[in-house]
Amino acid sequence: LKYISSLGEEVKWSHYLAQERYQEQLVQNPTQAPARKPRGSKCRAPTLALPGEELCLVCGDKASGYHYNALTCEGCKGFFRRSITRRAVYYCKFGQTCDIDMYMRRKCQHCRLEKCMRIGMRAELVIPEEQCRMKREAKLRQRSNTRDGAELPSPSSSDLPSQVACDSTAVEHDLLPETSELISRITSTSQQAALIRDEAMASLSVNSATHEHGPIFVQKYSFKMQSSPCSSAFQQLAELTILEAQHVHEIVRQLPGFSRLCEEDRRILQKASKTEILMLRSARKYDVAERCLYLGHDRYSFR
DNA sequence: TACGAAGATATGACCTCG
DNA sequence: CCGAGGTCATATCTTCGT
Repeated sequence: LKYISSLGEEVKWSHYLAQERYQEQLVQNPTQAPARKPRGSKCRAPTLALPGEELCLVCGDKASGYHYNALTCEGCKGFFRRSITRRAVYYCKFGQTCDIDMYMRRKCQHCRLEKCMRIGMRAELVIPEEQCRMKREAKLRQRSNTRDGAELPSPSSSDLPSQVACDSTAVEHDLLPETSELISRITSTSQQAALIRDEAMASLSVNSATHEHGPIFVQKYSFKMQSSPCSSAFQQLAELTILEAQHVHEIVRQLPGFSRLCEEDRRILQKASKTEILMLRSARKYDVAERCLYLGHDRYSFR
């Protein structure tokens, strides 16, 4: 026994056996037939339409209802949804003239999708993946809330990268004790050095505030080299940068294990990393919205 | 070239939900 | 009850080693 496809291919009847067995069982003993059709038994012999039974307009299988504006089976519904959500682009190997039936629907995705469109399935009725994701998350949150009353992070926070979204206490739970201790030592070193630096920066700002071209002037003028008043602004900026560099030097010097290195290695490490560290620190102190750099108590605008 | 194993991907029947 | 998306067992395809 064999089924001849629309391409004239002979299709082995064994492909259809799983479904056939199910149909037989259904006919012989409707009460004890399996509750479900065999899953994945996708190669089925074309079923004759029972009187009054509606057929899929794409492949002729038994329709399960209107999906995306057209009468289709579950297979074509799922295929259309997947194709749209994935923005799939298919290629036809047979000259784009495939006659889509229950066999050919699996053989040519391109013509199947074409036919879906032709019979009126509408891509705009497929809910975008992003919207589905948000709905899914909202549902999960709702379930979680009803279960233990605890509130999950808002969708906006869950969208953030994990390293930003996680608070430090949550992260610490996964750390080894020695790692936690190392982090706390580095943090306290940085904080102590920051106190000294802030005092130095504050005094620099106070001193320069009495100067003709103090911090207020710096804020007012653009960050350009040509005007002479800016030279004092640059002088102040340079002094602040030196303070930052000293701050970095102080932190690095006090890092656990750093003192155990030989003088030459310490010097190389300091020299090689200082520029990158200063760049990173500057990036942290730059306010994108205000387009200005915060150093000490001062604000440097870039226009 | 043929074959089989393993992994990746597609399918579709059934489910839940609004 | 209808029609969305979700789930997951199964089919099919692809890759790789022999």
